Amino acid sequence: MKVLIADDEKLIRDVIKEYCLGNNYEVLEAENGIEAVNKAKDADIIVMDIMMPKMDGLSAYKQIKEKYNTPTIMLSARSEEYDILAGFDLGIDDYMTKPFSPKELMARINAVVKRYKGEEDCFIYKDLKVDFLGHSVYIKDKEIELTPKEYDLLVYFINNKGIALSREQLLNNVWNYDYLGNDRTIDTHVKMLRNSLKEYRNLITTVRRMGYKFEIKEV
Amino acid sequence: MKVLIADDEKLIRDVIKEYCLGNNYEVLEAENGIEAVNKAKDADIIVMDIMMPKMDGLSAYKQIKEKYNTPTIMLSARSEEYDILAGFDLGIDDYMTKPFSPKELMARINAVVKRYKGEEDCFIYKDLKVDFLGHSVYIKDKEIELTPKEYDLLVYFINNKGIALSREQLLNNVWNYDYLGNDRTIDTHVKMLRNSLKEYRNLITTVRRMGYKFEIKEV
DNA sequence: CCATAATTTCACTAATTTATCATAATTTGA
DNA sequence: TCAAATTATGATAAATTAGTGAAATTATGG
Repeated sequence: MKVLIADDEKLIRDVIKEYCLGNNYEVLEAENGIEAVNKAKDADIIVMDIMMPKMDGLSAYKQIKEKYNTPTIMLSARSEEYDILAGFDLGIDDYMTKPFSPKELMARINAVVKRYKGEEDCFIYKDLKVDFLGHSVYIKDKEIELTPKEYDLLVYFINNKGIALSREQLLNNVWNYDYLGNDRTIDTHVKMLRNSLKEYRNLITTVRRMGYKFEIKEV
Repeated sequence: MKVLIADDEKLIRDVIKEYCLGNNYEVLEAENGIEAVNKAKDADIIVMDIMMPKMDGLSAYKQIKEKYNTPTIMLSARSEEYDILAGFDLGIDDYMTKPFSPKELMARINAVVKRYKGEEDCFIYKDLKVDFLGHSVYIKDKEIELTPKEYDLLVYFINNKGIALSREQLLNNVWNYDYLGNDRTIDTHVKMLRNSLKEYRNLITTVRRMGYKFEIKEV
């Protein structure tokens, strides 16, 4: 999980950064709105001050929202309440007034992240439905029985759709990361998963000399 | 469902209103305590600021509570903590300090509404009936004797139907949080619960490598 | 304090899942 | 087109996991 911290004051950035790193978030930084917009696409969540040079936070937020819909927590000085409220109309997830307690900010970041992660209860593509809560997979409303590994593999593919995944990457992430497996093992599991996915088997494409990719092909 | 929004600041009302409308609530507005009391009888739930002119929120709340017992969420500035605590004694359902996140407010409104909307006293599926008030379970109107753990487990399953529950989750929630149990313990209890549920035993499905799931299968 | 019920543990079995390997099929590029 | 490289597949052995009965332990009510 990557947090983009956008604030013109280095001190503030450093404090938040410290806490974020302590909570196992990766950190990106921006010191103005333009930088924030540029870095937003790599972020999973954004913490952004409203008052920034070059481009203010709300304008930056609007642009980011349109492009990436990244969840965002805004920071503001107490006096800027009007801005805050205007911001909420746009769909800001939360905000805090400065000075704030970094602990509370972390709590809110965690809450927002959780909310966003939890919102995606399932993945749906045409007749294929993967219910992450129920750990079940359906095709045309009929449940498909997957083995645990098949399911884990499918979920990993879905969470990384469009990305070519090397066998090593798959082994590290779907298997225990210190697992020393054979490359053919993955082939076998991909085979089984494809068979289970039936008519959706070609959502998983082979990337020769590399690995596999889960891809939704626009028709 | 109608929400009465009582706050003297139009801006705040507008923001909340926006969100409520987006969540399919109808909206009534009041800008002071007296107005709030007058409009309360048409409201299903009230969101009210403590600090308001003419009549403050807590006084308004007391009057409304006596007459209509409408569920209420109070808003307050951070500094008014004492008021908040006094308010809870009166039976307030929830409160939020300003500045607050409208999304969170919506979540709380939804929660309160759900709680009031005739909390489900029992769970019924075909001939299976679980009476939460009486802590009893029936199949075809004949009472089934469950041990306390079996009952707790069943209730937890029902409250999380459709969700795959890990053994750890079950241990943490059905047993004491710090209970360090054996995986076979859960299996054994599931076994006993299944036996007790007789023809409904397969409402509990095994989620391999993970745990169990209570699921109503559409036929 | 005892008798009974409830809960937990444990060892074993049954069932399922996973890994490996040999071989077939496919792709690539010279 | 063919050889080399790579991936797909099927069969099977190995490993893992859940189900179960019985024994041991713990709680409960009289």
